[in-house]
Amino acid sequence: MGEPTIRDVARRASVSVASVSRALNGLENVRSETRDRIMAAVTELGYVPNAAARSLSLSRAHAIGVVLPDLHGEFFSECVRGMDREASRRGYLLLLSNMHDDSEQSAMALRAMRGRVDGLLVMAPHIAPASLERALPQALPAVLINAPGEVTSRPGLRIDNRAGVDAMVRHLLDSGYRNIVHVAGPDGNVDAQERAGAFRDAMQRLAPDLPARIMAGDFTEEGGAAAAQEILEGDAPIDAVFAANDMMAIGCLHALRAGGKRVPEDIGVTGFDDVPLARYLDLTTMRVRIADIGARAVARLVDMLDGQGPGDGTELQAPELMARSTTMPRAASSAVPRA
Amino acid sequence: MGEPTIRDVARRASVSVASVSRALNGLENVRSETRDRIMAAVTELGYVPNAAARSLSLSRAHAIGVVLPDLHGEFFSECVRGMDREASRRGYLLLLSNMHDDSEQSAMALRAMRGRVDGLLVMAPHIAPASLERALPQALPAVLINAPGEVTSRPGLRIDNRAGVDAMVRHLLDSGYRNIVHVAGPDGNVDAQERAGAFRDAMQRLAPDLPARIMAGDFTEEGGAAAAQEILEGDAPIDAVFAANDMMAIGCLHALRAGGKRVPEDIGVTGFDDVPLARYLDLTTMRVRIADIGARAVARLVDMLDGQGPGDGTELQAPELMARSTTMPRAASSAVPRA
DNA sequence: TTGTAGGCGTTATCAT
DNA sequence: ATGATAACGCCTACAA
Repeated sequence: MGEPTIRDVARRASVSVASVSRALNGLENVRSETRDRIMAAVTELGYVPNAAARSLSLSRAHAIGVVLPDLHGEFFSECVRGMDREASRRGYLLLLSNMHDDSEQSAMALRAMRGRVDGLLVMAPHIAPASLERALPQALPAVLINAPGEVTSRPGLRIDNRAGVDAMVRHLLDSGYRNIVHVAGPDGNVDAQERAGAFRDAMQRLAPDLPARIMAGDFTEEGGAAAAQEILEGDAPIDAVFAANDMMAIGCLHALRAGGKRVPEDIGVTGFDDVPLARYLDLTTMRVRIADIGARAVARLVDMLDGQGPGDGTELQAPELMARSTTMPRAASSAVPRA
Repeated sequence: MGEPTIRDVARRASVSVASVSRALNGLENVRSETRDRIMAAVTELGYVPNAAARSLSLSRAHAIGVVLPDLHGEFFSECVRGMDREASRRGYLLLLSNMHDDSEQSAMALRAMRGRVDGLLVMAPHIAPASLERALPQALPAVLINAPGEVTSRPGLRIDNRAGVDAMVRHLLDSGYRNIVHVAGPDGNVDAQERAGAFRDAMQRLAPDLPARIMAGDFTEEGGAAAAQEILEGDAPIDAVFAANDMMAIGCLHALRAGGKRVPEDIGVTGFDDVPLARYLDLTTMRVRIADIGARAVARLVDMLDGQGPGDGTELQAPELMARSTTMPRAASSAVPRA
């Protein structure tokens, strides 16, 4: 004899399984005396409904599948944390699965979710939209997180890199910096590309007369240090470095100081992301509330499942400027032209 | 019409559902010609087996429930990361759920997992063993992670705080420090208690003639700074601070340096955990491989589920000494008595 | 208000 | 090798 079933409860309470089901699901049409007998039987037997049977019958699992890439760092942990918060608030469970580079295995992972989840949250920054579209069961509602490109027909959630870069460029100009260089992230990365493109545009728009230099980088601390070295040895009169992420900014910061530069007086340094280390080092950067993105993704998905929200379109999450000590405090009266 | 079922496949391939099931599960007793027809039908229809129906029939879900506390920081993210790695390797899915302080809701969360998971991984550093034992469905195999006390009848996994503290005390003594103070963590925390107790014991055993001072702390950077302040203003000749975690060690480090002390010459500083910031600041500490604990927990649970491992007892995960620049390099010839 | 019975999609046990 | 069919545990018309 395994776990007690609804039948055992019915027998014990001398009622039919239908009544037990009704009582358990809080339907009104059960005499309160009957309900009491049933509840007593439930606790006596330690009965717990079987979720598999339930989802089979209802074709509703009250669970959300989360598909993440293989290498999950800070970003994914944070994101899942936000999802978890919102999901448990809404009474949903989270089912985790990671998407390997191997598209064969990815398909497997997605299959394994069929029947256990009502919808999907997909974090796939490096999967091509087309192959993603192909792998996703089209019957399953899904929200895409930080997916490259807008081409997909699914609702999505993204960091508003453009707005973030804009705010940072504005801050640098307002603080009096004039010769700004952007250290970009790796080519393959969507965020890196967006940030670099947005930098060029922002400079063009906010300070068309100033040069908008862009150097190559790789999102690593060493990459940032290398860029700094190049700046130190070069003859361009750089007075601010805007790195595409915090780790590069930190590498930069150290290398510049080691090279005898005063930060922020001689040269300003800024990053993007606001990782814990950035706050610790008092680095000026753009804070990205990743957990909020995760929470919002769950919220949108659940709304779709409940038939409430329209759910279409890509929603942008605006980063927030954290002006700290690696840039000069904003001058009271600025000569910078506003857009 | 919803998703295609096994019946649709059977119809399309002009065979019975039994044959389809057999073919899909790789049983041998299917003519290869029949199998081909079935597989063709499967791809044509885009059929994917329904996991709920499958678990109902097999009473096996191929999923593992992960129960975490509400406030999950670095520790939990890391742990889940390790679980995820091992689970996907073994063909299991991870079902996340968090255990609120409210024991009512916790019970609910556990109930919701009935039927969808084959076993449980429970991270509950602050739940009393007794109430934990009561909340867990006794029919469900479970592995406890960092649970307080050995009293439970469940197999468990813990950080070997005792071995870690031992190694650190040995390192400090070997490095020539003689007046060591331990800054403890908060009272409620199991790891904090173990570390403090182990410190007392280690000093008693390795250097019975030296004082084994313990100060109160709270695992925060500010707490560490406060302890440092007390040391700076006190008259005890402290030459080493062994904080119960890295954040306190870091707070200490800054406060001591701000107070004019040279580290490691005047005073040594060490932590516990090896958080990313510790490596960054070159802090001597004990590395705890949290992800490995998570992975190992999955491995043990799956072994239990497959009826392989005995699974009993609490397994300890030994931390690793990371000797860095906040302690003096170990003297070639040491006068410290070995145990 | 309560009970009977069919169905949800699979697997497994029988026959054939 | 293949096909019927009874579970698995639950929900829900439909009847009473």
